[in-house]
This record gives sequence, C-alpha cells and structure tokens, in this order.
Amino acid sequence: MTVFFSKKCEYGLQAVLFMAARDEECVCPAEEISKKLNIPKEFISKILQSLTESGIIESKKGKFGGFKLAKHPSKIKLIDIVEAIDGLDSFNSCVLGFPNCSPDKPCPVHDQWGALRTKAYEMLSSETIDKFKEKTLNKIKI
Amino acid sequence: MTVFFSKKCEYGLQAVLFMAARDEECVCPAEEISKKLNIPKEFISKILQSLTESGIIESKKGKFGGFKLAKHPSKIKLIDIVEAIDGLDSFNSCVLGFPNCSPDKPCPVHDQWGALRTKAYEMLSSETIDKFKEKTLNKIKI
DNA sequence: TCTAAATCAGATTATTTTGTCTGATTAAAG
DNA sequence: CTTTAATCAGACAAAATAATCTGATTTAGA
Repeated sequence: MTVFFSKKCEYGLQAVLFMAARDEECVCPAEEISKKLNIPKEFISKILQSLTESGIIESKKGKFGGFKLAKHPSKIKLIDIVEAIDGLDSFNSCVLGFPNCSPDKPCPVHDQWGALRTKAYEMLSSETIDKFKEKTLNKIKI
Repeated sequence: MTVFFSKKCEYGLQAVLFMAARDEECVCPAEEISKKLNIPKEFISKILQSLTESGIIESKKGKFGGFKLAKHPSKIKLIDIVEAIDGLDSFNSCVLGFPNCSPDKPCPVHDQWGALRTKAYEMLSSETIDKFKEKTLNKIKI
C-alpha cells in the first residue's frame, strides 16, 4: 500500500507537534490529544508511553497528570520521533527488498533511490519541531 | 516500520526487472522467478497474475507456459508497476496522516515533504526499465 | 488421447499492525 | 482517608498484509 510512516509514527509525530504548539509547561492528558487529533485514546496512550521511554516526552501520573515535552522544542528533531517509533532501518535497507544491497552490489535503483532517501533523512534531521509551531496551529485548533 | 513499497510491490518490481534482463521473447515460469528471487512461489504467482491484468506482462498457459513482458522494456516505467500493485494514493495523501492536507491547509511538513515526494515520483516515472538491465544482471544471476 | 507442466482461482492460514478492553497504580484535593 | 482523574500495563480483538494449500484449467508433445 506504499506508505512512508506507520500509523503509529504518524500519530506520534502529530502528537509531539501538537504538544510543541502549546504552552510548554502545560501537561496534556492523553484524552485531550486523542480528541483533538482524532486518534483512539488507548492507542495514542501506548504511543505516548513509548515516546516517554525514549525521553522525548515525559509523563506526570495521577490527577491533573498528562504528557509534556521533555526538552525544549528546539532540541527535538522529527527524526528523533521517527527513530523512537519506527526505527531507522528503512534508511539503510534496500527499497526493492534485495538482500545485501550496497554500493558494491547495488540494486537496480540503488543510486537514484539512495539520493532521495538521503534528502528525506536530511530534512527530517535538520528541522527541529519549534519551526513547525505556527503551521501546526493552523492545522489543529488548540 | 517505515517502508516505502509493500512487500508485494517490492517483489513485483524485482520480478519485472528480472524479466526485462532476460531475452525478451522467452517466457518465464513463476517457479523460476520464485527460485531466482527467493520469493514464495504461490505469492509471486498472485502478483504476476495482477500484473498480467494490468497489461504490464502477459501469461502463456499450459506446458512451457510462463510470463513475459507485454511491451518493450523501454515502454515500461517503474511507476507503472508501483501503480498496478500499490496504487498512487501515497503520492497524494498526507505523510503525517492529517485529513485535508493541501496547499490551503498544509500540514506542518507539507512543503518539505511534497518536494521530496515529487522528486520520487519523477524518478519512478522518468526511468524505463530497459535502463536497468545491466544493473539487474549484476545483482541477479540468470 | 493421454500425460506432464504450467497458469488460474479461491479458500485457508500466519503474521503484523492497528485498535480495544480491563484493571492496577499514582497523585491531587476535599 | 476517600474520591476522582489521570497514567501504566498487559491481555485481547480486529483488520490488513503476507504466505500457503488445494484443485481446476490449459496446452505442448509423445
């Protein structure tokens, strides 16, 4: 079905961008994220849990608990979120599924695809999420 | 898991490149493709069937039957195979999974991602598979 | 005409991904 | 100390994708 990020990763990216667009210190219950972004509550909870383990966000338990960014938005890159959820394998493995695809033994589209993938990686790792605050606010009503 | 093409699509691309690298007129039984490319026979058969329906390859039934390209390799583009198997939705839908992502209502990474995706599309639709013959031969022993 | 070797077709199974349910734990506030 | 509202945790269910099995049909050649 040709997808780039898994659903989990899409939701994780959405959620972190959402949190970055709000007041930094304010904790955000999973339920609120679920409603604002139309993601099943239990599912986003699981994703937020794993992002907590990765140190990208942190959780506050109990009443008035929730999630918030663990670092300043200018310290969080998109690729950090992708890595935490989907991993970086796809940036290293062959797009056609051939084994041992490498510069020595390139698959037919090795060079062309490699260049594109590198660009994608660079984009995801150059941009920090504070840059997206405005655009996120345009897209999601907080 | 961050993947670009589905397994089906990867296998379909591999198979078509394989056929293009052989003598054009020679029909290729599914079993041979399965063995050379290490793809489960019944699975690649199904994929080849759907590529036959799409008119990219054609099948010859019965003894000494098999599959071969329906057109000259210079007339088949990578994107044709992707379209036949995975469809082109991913080139039009939001990479972050936001609904109604468009230039009017762009998602946070709309511009950056759009540019990359366009490049990917251009690559897949500019290159015809005859260009890959040599590289395929290097990768797969026929 | 018969047999072997292939595609074709549909049902079934397995695995992965996505999503749901239930209950325990934690912490704030009356 | 009790209630309430949240995370945490693990089992469970559903859906999508990947793979397998079985048998029918087709066709070349003896």
